[in-house]
Amino acid sequence: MSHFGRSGPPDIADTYSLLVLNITFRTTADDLYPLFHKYGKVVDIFIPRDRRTGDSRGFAFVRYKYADEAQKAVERLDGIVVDGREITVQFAKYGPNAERIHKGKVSESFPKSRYRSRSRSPRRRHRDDHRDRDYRRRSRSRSRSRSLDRIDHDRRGRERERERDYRRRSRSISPRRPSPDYSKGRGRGRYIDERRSRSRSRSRSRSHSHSQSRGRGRGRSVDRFASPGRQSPSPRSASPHRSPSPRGESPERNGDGGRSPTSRSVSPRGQPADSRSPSQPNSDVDK
DNA sequence: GTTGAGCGTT
Repeated sequence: MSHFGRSGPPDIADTYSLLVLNITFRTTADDLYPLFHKYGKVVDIFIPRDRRTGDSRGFAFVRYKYADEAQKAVERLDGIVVDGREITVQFAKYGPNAERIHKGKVSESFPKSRYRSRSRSPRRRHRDDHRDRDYRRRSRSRSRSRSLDRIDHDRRGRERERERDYRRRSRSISPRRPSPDYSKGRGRGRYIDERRSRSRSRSRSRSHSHSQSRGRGRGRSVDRFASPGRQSPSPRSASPHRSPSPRGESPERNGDGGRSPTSRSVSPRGQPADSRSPSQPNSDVDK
């Protein structure tokens, strides 16, 4: 699967897992490996997939052998653009080595560098607000379960599973509850369209430079995108051509669909246009 | 062909 030829976790003796968020749905472990391998020994890379569709969920877990290397990878790879998407690299909260990180000294030097690398892009901070809020909530939950008893552990697992399932379901079936800020569904649709246009534009632009072949050259092209000065993608150039609204077509066409030559003939005084000819003679009208 | 907040596999 996503591993290096083995099924299940390899050797989780002294490994440190990193959570890589915001990767594209097409990014595979092979694409992430050369990136993370440059900063240390990567033991394993795992990309969770959806049970039903089998598609990537948009994040990955990279296991490092040593903590310092993992920490360095967080500092260097967090915030870079991979395949046109800005990834987020951080230490995994859950996992077999989560306790090690918590007890070890890694937790001391880790958050400092994370905040330093993060206060750069304002757009990322907006998303971090949600993440940070969630992190606090989850951290409290875990701390509580640790303080109470082991019995609570089971309940916590169920709760987390339910939450995760809800998230996955809401993402697949219904696009979450629309915020009251968005006007009906129109504003949201326009936003999605704009984002998609931008993404397509960038993808097409790269396609012209690199021909149409993609997949293998991604690992090397990432270095080009990893320039420190290129934090902001390109919010200025949205596609000038706005996609026409799918409902722009006349919704009353259905009523017109019933209009057939027969129908018009049957109703003599139905429409003014039609009635204008037979009913009102032109000779009477001056103009 | 699509999606985009988040924490994991037999």
